[in-house]
Amino acid sequence: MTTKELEDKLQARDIHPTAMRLLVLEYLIGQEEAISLSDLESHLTHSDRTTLYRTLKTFREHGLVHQIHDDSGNTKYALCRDDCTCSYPDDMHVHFYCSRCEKTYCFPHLTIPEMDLPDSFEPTYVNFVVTGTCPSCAS
Amino acid sequence: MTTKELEDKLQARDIHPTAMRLLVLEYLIGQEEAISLSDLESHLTHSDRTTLYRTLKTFREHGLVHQIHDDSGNTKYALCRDDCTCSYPDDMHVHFYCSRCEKTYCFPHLTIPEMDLPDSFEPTYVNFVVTGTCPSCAS
DNA sequence: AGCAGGCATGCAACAACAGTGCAAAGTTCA
DNA sequence: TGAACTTTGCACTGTTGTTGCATGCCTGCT
Repeated sequence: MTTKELEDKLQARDIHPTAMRLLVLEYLIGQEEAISLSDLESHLTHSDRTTLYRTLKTFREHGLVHQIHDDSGNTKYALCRDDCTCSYPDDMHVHFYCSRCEKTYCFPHLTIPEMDLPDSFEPTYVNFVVTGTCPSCAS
Repeated sequence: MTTKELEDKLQARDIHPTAMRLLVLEYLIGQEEAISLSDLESHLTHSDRTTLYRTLKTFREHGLVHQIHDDSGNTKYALCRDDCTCSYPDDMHVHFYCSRCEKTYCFPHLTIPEMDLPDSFEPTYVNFVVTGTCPSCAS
């Protein structure tokens, strides 16, 4: 993906494109799985942890990435699709956490069924993570 | 609930009943919501954090409590029902996390629908947390 | 009763992660 | 060029999860 395309992707979400943010976005696009802050940190070794943290925070606030809380206990991040609004029940999908390799996968095609919550519980977001063994670890 | 009944509850799960464990169990039974280690710690002020941590760990390993990872990022615990085996898809239910008061509720009556995972992804457990606003915070 | 072994508890310490404050550097725009 | 604002980097803090080790308690055997 060209720099121009990356810039457009940021601007579509009203995020001011900077060198740092382009690098982070490029890394996110290249990932199959959801990544943690540490993953990002060990990939972009010359950048500061705080900056990466704040970059992800900005991305999240502008709906470019979503957060996942899996059984590992720490936060992971994954790119949203272009038209995603990150709202329940339309734009939410299932995630899979492999307890062996500790990777977290997005399953965008598996949308989350609407649940019949008790009265006055107003949903805005859903964290749905199936834990188990992924194909690479099953063998 | 009498001490005897609490002891029985522990023994039914093959957990050696001690004073500490009875106190923790009693507290868990009295809670509407899932609790964090810190909650427990601030209730049982005279006990050590490590002991409480290991008590919850023991309870979890014996299927007496289950863990929930909500949007707050930290682990919460809640009692399982007597016949619960904590396995997907039968014994798993939906949780609700209120982003205002940060409480996490169990909805044992809302079981989790079986998802049609891609080939070779083997599920064992599910973490399903709906985030939003609870009745007390909605008004 | 006395003792040995095993489990539970408490203390200390550590690593990882999340988050904040502040100052320096970079960018934008007049 | 310079002022205002944004972004980045550094230093530091607090919390949580976790482990190691020493002590204490309970149990069962002699």
